[in-house]
Amino acid sequence: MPELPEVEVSRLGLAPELTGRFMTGAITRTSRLRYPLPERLGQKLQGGRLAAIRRRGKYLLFDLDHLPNGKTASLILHLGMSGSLRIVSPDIAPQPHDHVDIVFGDKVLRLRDPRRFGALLWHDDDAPLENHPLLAVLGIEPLEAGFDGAWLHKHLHKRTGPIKPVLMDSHLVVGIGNIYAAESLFMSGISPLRTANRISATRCDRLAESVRQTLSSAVAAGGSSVRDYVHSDGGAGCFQLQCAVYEREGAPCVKCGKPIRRIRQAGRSTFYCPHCQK
DNA sequence: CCATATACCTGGCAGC
DNA sequence: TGCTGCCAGGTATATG
Repeated sequence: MPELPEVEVSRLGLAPELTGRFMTGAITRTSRLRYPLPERLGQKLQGGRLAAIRRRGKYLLFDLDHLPNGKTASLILHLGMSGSLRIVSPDIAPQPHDHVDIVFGDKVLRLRDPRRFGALLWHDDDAPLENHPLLAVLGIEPLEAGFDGAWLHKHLHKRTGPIKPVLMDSHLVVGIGNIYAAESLFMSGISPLRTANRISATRCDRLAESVRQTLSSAVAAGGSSVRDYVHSDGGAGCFQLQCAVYEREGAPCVKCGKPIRRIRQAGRSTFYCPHCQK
């Protein structure tokens, strides 16, 4: 999926277009993605206003007010592996895998998700949104204060497996997927195979800093468009062009020139330089 | 508790 | 030209 940078780039693209606008309806073209879609979505949100778009990990949170029932609510959206959001004009015909439209008069927010691993959930504000079962279990935000080497060192203490899958564990740190885990480890010179609790405090400093740098420069580059991901205007991100290791098996390492290796960890491909990463 | 495997779903591609 | 098998940005759930 879209990892943290792609979700954040989506948010940054959508917010100025849609914040404060009123919703005139919704269309769902499938009954479920990862979970069933909200029932009667159009009725629920018709006449309501999109008050804000926030991000938590890889989730987008659409805060809604002025709803027909007089209450506020939120939509929880996850792009899964292949989801993307675009703003289109209502006269643009939906393509295959365009599952949901949220209509704002003359603008439509359209969710496309070929693999249907994404999610769209309605959350009534009877309970706090942070307590939603999918959100309550999420770990620290890597771009916010508090995520640093000391935090990492402390929390890697009990993890006896290799660092790469640990870095991708959203219950520990949110937002780091397969691309940015590989890139962050390369930048910090740490092998993806290294046992998590055997990374020194000093190297945890470097790792935390690399994670922050990798994610922020990816946001600045508009995210990565490897396969499905596109911006809200349909354009592509270009961070993949500056990837040092991801999908570069056999190509020369940008630091030492030796070939990048690809291995399998926890069922996913890992790319790294055995010479530069120890 | 921790680590790994599996399932969800579709499409693109290499190899035969 | 098909067919098959594998691979893909995620994560909840089941199983050791």
